[in-house]
Amino acid sequence: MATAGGVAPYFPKERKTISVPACVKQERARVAREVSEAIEEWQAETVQKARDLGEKFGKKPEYFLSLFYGEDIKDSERKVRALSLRDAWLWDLAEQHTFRGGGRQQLFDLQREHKHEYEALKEEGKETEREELLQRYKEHKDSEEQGRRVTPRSMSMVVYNGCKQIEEKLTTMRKRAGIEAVLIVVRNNMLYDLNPVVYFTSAGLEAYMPIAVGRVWDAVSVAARCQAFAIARCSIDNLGMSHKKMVEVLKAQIREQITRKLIDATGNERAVMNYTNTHREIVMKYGIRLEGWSHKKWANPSELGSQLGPLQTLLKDLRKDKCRFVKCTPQELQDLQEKYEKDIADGKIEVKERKTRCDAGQKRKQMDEDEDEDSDGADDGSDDDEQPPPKKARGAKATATKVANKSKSGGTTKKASASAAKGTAKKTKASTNSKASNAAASTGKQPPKPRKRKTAAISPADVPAQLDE
DNA sequence: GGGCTGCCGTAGCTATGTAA
DNA sequence: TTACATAGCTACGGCAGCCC
Repeated sequence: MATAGGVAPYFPKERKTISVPACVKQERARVAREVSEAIEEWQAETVQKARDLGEKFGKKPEYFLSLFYGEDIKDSERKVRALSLRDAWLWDLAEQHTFRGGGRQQLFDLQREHKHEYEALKEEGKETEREELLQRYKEHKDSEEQGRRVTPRSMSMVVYNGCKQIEEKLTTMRKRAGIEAVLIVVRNNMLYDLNPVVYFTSAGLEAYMPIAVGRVWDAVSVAARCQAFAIARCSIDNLGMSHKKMVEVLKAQIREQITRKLIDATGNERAVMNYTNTHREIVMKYGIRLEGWSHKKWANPSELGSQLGPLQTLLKDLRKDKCRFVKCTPQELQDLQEKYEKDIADGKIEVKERKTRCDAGQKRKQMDEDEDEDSDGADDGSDDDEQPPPKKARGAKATATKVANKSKSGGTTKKASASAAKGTAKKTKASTNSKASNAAASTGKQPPKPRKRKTAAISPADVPAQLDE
């Protein structure tokens, strides 16, 4: 039987019965009995300690037991308030005078004005009246959706207390089971005011998020966006965003869906969709094909135009699994390959081969030499060529340098070099470089430096130790 | 004014080729 | 074999122009 995740459950082999000597059994039973007694003793001491603390601080022992175990027993201990005649009478009184407005002082005044009515209600011979009132009050209580009055304040308190309890639970789980968690709580209505709640079980986890996400991660900003989305009933149609923004969101979601499906289909977490050479990089490489693509154009989502309809349809199909990756049979793969080759021969498909590096076969300058050029400016002097290239930092040292560069806010030096290279159009880069190479060949000077990368890819292993905890 | 399209530039990531 | 440098690909945002 396959599970939802597609992984068959693992059934352990049946264990063989082992005969245990009577003396061993007795010894085990004795140890178990002693452990049990020790636990009971420990428990009794803990309970006694809770009682002592309760007396000392004027609180119930359960309060300290709750703190000690890190568990909230308040909910289970909480008693449901019994129906009282006085509550019922007050409710009825308030109901009769709602036209006069609410407020605690108002109800307090009403009680004083009508106190004699309550005293009369308690008299003998009014049993039926009391029962009717209690019955009506009970029906009212039962009909309440939440059992309590729902006010902006009560909703805020529910969220506040709930988050507090969840945080405590997560802390307990972290201590006992070794988990880390991220909690984001946002409201999905405008009935009350609540700033999004963001909670990380570990400061290291929070510090790691910008690196993991690979972009500027601001937890507050992310939570604020989640809240806006939740208030819009979790539908981008209701966000009131511009057409351009909606297109971006749709494309991002399509891209995310395809990537996830590709990973699921290939079992390769590093699999990346290739829209340019799909046949070679996806179909033949993984033996899968994408079926159910509803958009009229097969292309990278970013090139799918900006008509909302087709994008929404495609996203819906992806979510409903109408559009998905399917495994190809060997025969299918062969047919697809033949069709692919035929399409190429007919000129229907243009194969985009990766260009060979323009500097293939040439000796390349090292990065450190470039850095020297930045400092002294005499980068192209022939004298430099005579000096041996400096040893390069490798391994941890080099990685540390990379991380340090990345962590530099703004990275002024790198930024300056990047901005200096601005204006070099991508499409003209190769020709510019080749022209420069030719010029360099004729003048004996080195070609101009290409734009440097400002940051390097960082794996979790590259994260500095202080970020880990 | 908003929807739609296309072009361009930038940044991040991966693949590729070379040096150590 | 590993580390590093760089080309190429992809995503994404800005901008301009056209059309309704």
